[in-house]
Amino acid sequence: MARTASTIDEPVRQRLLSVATRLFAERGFEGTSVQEIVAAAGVTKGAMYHYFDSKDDLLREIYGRVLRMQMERLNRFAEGDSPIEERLHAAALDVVVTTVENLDDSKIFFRSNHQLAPDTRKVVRAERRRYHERFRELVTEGQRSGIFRADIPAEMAVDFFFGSVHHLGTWYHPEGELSGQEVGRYFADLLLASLRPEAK
Amino acid sequence: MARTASTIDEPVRQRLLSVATRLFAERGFEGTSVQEIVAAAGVTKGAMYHYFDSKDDLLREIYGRVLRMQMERLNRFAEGDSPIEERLHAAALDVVVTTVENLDDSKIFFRSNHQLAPDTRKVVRAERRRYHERFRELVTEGQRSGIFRADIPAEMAVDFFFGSVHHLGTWYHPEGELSGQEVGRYFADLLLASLRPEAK
Amino acid sequence: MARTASTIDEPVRQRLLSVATRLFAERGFEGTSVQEIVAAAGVTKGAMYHYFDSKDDLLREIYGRVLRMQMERLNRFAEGDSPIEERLHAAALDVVVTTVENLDDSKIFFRSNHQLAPDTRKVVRAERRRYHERFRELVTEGQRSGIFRADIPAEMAVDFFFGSVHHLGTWYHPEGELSGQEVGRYFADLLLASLRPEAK
Amino acid sequence: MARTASTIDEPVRQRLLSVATRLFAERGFEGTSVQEIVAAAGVTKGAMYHYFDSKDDLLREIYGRVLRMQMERLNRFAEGDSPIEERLHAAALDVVVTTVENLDDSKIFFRSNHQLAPDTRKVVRAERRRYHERFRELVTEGQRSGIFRADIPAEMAVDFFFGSVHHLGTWYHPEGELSGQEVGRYFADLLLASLRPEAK
DNA sequence: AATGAATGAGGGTTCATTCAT
DNA sequence: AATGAATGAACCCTCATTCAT
Repeated sequence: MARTASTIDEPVRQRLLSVATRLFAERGFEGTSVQEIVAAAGVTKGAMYHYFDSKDDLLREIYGRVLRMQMERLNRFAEGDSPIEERLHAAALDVVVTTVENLDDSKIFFRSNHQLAPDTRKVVRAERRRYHERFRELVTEGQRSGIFRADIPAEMAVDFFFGSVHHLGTWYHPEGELSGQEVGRYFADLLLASLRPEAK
Repeated sequence: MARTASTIDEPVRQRLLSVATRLFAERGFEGTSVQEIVAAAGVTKGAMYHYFDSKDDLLREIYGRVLRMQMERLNRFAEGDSPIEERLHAAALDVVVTTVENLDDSKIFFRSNHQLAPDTRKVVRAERRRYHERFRELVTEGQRSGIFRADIPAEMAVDFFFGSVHHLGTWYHPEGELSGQEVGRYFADLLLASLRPEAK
Repeated sequence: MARTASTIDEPVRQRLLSVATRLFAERGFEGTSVQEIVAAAGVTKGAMYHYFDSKDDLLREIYGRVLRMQMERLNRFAEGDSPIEERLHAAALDVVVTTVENLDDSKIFFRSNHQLAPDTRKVVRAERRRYHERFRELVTEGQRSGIFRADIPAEMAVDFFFGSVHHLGTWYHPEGELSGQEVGRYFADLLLASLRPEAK
Repeated sequence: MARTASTIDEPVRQRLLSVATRLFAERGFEGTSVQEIVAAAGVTKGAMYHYFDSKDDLLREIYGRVLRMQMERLNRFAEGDSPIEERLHAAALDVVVTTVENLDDSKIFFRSNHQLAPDTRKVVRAERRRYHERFRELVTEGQRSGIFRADIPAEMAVDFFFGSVHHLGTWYHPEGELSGQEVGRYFADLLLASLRPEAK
C-alpha cells in the first residue's frame, strides 16, 4: 500500500519535524505556536515534548539537518579533480539546486537566525562559517592559479554569491517558469563571469 | 543644531520610530514587545497608541521610510547622462552604501516581511517591485546597446545582485575593517564584471 | 433656512446627548467608547469633558430626560376627570406610544441600569418607583370603585403591564407593520381586559 | 450526593459556568472581567481558556443551557390533553416559576443579548423565536375553538405576556414576600383574563 | 509513548480621564 | 470653549511549558 509523506504512520518525530519546517517557513518561528504544530502533525503537545525539549529544540534540529546536508554536498563537489572553474561552477550550481529543493529550510535559516538561543546560535554560525570557508578555498585556489581575478577579495566574492543564494527564498517560486537547474546555471555563470580576469 | 537619535527632547513620534527600528533589527518584529519599545523610548503605551494604530503600523512606517528613500536615490542615479555602465556602477555602489548606513532598516525589511498584514504587504511588495524594475531597466539598456552580455536575463542579474545587497545585514559590521564605500565598490565591480560580454 | 436635527450647528451639548443616546441604544453603554461618541458628534474629547463630568454623567442625563418626560405625561392623563377605565386606558396607550417614539431611551433604560453609579442608581430607582406608584393608584382607584377586579394585587397588574412595555425595545421595529398607536391600543386593551371582574 | 454550586470539588468547567452566570447577572457581561470570573472560581485564566474559547463562548454556553431547558419544559406542558385554557395556564405558571428559579440566567438573557457575536446571536434568536411560536400556538388553538378572544392577535398577547416574564429579573427578589408560585399564578391568571372573550 | 488539564507570565490593545495650552 | 498629547490601569487572550496519569 503506497503512502505519501506525512501520513499518519510516519514516525511521530519525523512528522513533527516536517510539519514544523513547513509552518516555520510559512509563518516564521515566532508566528507559529506549538499548538499549531502538534495539531498539523496530528499529535498532542505531550507527544511533542516527549521527542523535543522545547520549541527551540525543534528549530535547532531543523538547522542541524540543513547544515549537515549542505556541508556533505559541498565536500563532494570540492574534492573532485576536474579544473577549478568546473568544480566551482558545479558546486555553485548544486547549492542553488538544493536550496531551491529545500526552500522551506532556506527560508527558516535566514529569517529565524536571531531566534536561536545564544549558544545554539554560536554553534550554527561556526558551522556556517566552516561551510563558507570551504567554498572560499575554491575561489582562492582559482585566484592562485590565475584563473580567477585576484583584485577582489575571495571573501567578498563568496559573500556576494551566497547573498544571492540565500535570498532565493524571497522570490523563487517552484511553480514559476524557471527550474532550479536553470536558475542554478545562471547564478553559477554569473559567479564565474564576475571572477573572470579583466580583459586587457 | 544636529542631534543624535533617541535623545530625550526628540519628538515622541520620532523617538518611537528610532527605537522601534533598532529593536526590530536586533530582536525581530515578533521578538520585540510593545512594552520594550515604549520603555526604551521613555514613554507609556498609551503614548505609542496615540501616534500609531498598532505595532504593525509602526513597522509599516519604517518600511515606508526606507522605500521612499531608496526610490528617490535610484531615480537620481538612473537619470544621469553618463554612459550606462557608469550609471549602473554608481547606482549599485550607492545602494550598498545606503544599505550599510541604514543596516537596521535593511535587516527589518528582509526578515519581517511576512509579519505585515496582507494588505500592507501587497503595497510594500508592489513598491519594491517598481524599484526592482527601475534598476532592471538600467541593465536592459546596457544589453540593448551591447555593453552588457545579453545571454543572461536582466531579471536574473538583478535578482543576483540584490540578493547580495539584501544580505549585507547578516554579515556586515560597521566596526569591521571594510567601509560601506569599499564593499560598495567591490559589489558594483562584481556586478559589472558579471555583465561584461564573454571574451571571444 | 431649514435645518435637520444633529446638524453641525446644533449646540454641542445637545448633539452629544443625541449621539450618545443612539450609540448606547445600539451598542450598550459599556460597548460604546467616549472616542466613538465624540467622533460621531464631530467634536473632541476635551469638548465632551467640558460639558459632562464623565461618561456616567452622560448616561445620567439621558435617564433624567426620560424620567421627567414620562412623569409629566402620566400626570396629565391621570388628572383628567373621565371615568377611571378611560383614564387608565389613555395613560397605558400613551406610555406605549411614547416608549415607541423614544425607543432608544427605552433600550438604554432597561439594559444599562446596572452601569449607573450606586448613588445615581438609587435616585433613578426612586423616581421610577414614584412613577410606578402613580400608575398603580389608577388601578387601585378602579378596584375600590368595583370597576376592576380586586383579587389580583394592583402592584402585580402594574408590574405585569410595565414588563410588557419595557420589553418593547427588544422586539418592536418602527419599520414593522404595526404603528405605535396600534400596539398601544392592543396593550391597553389587554391591560383593561385583564382587570375586568370575572364573569359570574 | 447533592452538592451546592461553586464548591471547590465541583468540576472546573461547571464551576466556571456557575460563577460566570452569577457575575454576569450581577454586573453585566461587559462589566465582568475574565480575571474576576477566574478569581471567583479559584482557577487561573489559562484554565478558563482551556475549557472555553473566549469570554463570549462562556456566555454562549449559558444561553444554550437556558434555551434548552425552557424549550423542553414548554413542550411537556403543551403536549398534554387537558383543556387548552388549563394547558396555557400551566405553561404560563411554569415559565414564571422556572424564570424565578433561574433569575440570573434570565437577567443575563435579556440584558446581554446584544453582546453576542452576530452569528451566535442569530442562532439564539432563532431558537428563541421557535420557543415563542410554540407558545403562540397554544393561544391560537384557544382562539380557534372560541375559548379565547380572537380580536387581539395571538402574537401581541404573547409578546405582552413574555415582556412581563422577562422583566421579572428587574424587580423580583427571592427574599421578597411573594414566592415564584404566587407570582406565577397571578401572571397566568392575568394572561388568561386578558384572553377571556368580551362579556356581552 | 502519550495524554490533556492547568499554569503563570506576558502578549497587544482599549479606555476613561487629565492637563497644559 | 476647546484641543490633543499623554497617562496608567485594565482589558481579553495566547503561549510555551509542566505534570500527574
